[in-house]
Amino acid sequence: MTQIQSDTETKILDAAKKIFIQKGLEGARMQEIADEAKINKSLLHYYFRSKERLFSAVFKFAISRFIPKIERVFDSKIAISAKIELIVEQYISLLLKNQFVPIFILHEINRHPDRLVELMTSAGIKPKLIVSQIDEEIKKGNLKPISAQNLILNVISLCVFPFAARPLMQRLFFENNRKAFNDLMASRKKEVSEFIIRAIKA
Amino acid sequence: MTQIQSDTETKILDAAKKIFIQKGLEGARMQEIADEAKINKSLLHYYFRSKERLFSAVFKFAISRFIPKIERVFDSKIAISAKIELIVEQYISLLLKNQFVPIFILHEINRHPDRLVELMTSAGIKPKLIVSQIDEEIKKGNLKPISAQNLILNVISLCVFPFAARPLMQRLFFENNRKAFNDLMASRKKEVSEFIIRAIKA
DNA sequence: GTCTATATTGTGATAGAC
DNA sequence: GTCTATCACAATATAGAC
Repeated sequence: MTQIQSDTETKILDAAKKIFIQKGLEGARMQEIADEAKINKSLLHYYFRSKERLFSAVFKFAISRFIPKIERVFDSKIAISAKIELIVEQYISLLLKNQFVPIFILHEINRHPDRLVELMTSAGIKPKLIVSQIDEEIKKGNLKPISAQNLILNVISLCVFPFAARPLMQRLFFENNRKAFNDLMASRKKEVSEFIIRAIKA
Repeated sequence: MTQIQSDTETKILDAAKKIFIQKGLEGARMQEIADEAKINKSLLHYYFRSKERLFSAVFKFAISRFIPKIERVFDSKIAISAKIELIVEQYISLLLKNQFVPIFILHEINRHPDRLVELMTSAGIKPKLIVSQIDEEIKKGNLKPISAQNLILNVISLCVFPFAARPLMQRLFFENNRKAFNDLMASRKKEVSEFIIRAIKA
């Protein structure tokens, strides 16, 4: 049984993900992460040197998992409406399993926007490809004229925002019943695609 | 010239709004707020007793300014499409002037959802009124069948999310040019209304 | 009401035994 | 590699003079 990472390192990373993603960089305590990993506090420094570096590992993990998703779908050759359907379905499914990640990323990119620069260039994201693809479809008359940036923003907004605002929405609509909220999110996979398609089809 | 609040108290509150809204409860430093207000650190405690209480004042201000906006429009008697147009226009205008507030509120309601309970009940928000109003319009055949919760979520998502994700979007689309991003947001007032109307009109 | 000085606690980080 | 003990400093909060 070869092990790529030491068991302890994995335990630390898992614990750090849980705590940092829920509480943010400043809100998290090293002691809390150690407790969650059921190891000693000083081991955190042995493996990751500093809080900053441990956080950085968690942030990279979260970003890598959520940002590139859209690119891959847009590289395929299917029709634009099918692409949107796919993106919405995949994204909401992913979010249902990682409910705290959106607000974590949003908060951290607002606090430390500089962290994004290196990550995005190294990830090789090229939004201009998507933009030109949408413009193409409009020219062909398959889509209502809409700025590509607005359309992309709309798709992401409709998928991500409800999870970022979950505590509020869950209370507004469902007396804080989590299952009811999740059911609504599941129903959104279909509803959001249809909503968007109706809005953009020529 | 009668003064409702002492000049110092106002200065502190203004400084606290600026710092807390940008950095969050844990990210903000009392010293920083004092510097911003150009007063001594201990005066913060003299006027507000603790960091927690000072933060609470800022949070209440932010919530009261952003949450009730929707209610008032829905109380009026105009057609649903006009209502949506009004809400979108007002909300995006408000957000353009308060760009840091969305992520501040979203982060804090995730960190401390309990803070919301008292605030929402005291604000007297009744989402069920809006829900029944939308259901009514669907029954009359003016709207495509859509769950009212999903429609409300869509409207709020399309308005608020871009501001919460501003650092990312500004870099993705505009090489970090703030004015270009703000111009896109201004254009969204019209584009988002039209997008929604096309998606829901029967 | 406003300041300086200080108390008190919390927290990231390190030293050193095993 | 893992632990205990401890350091160093940052940050909230308070005491007390003016």
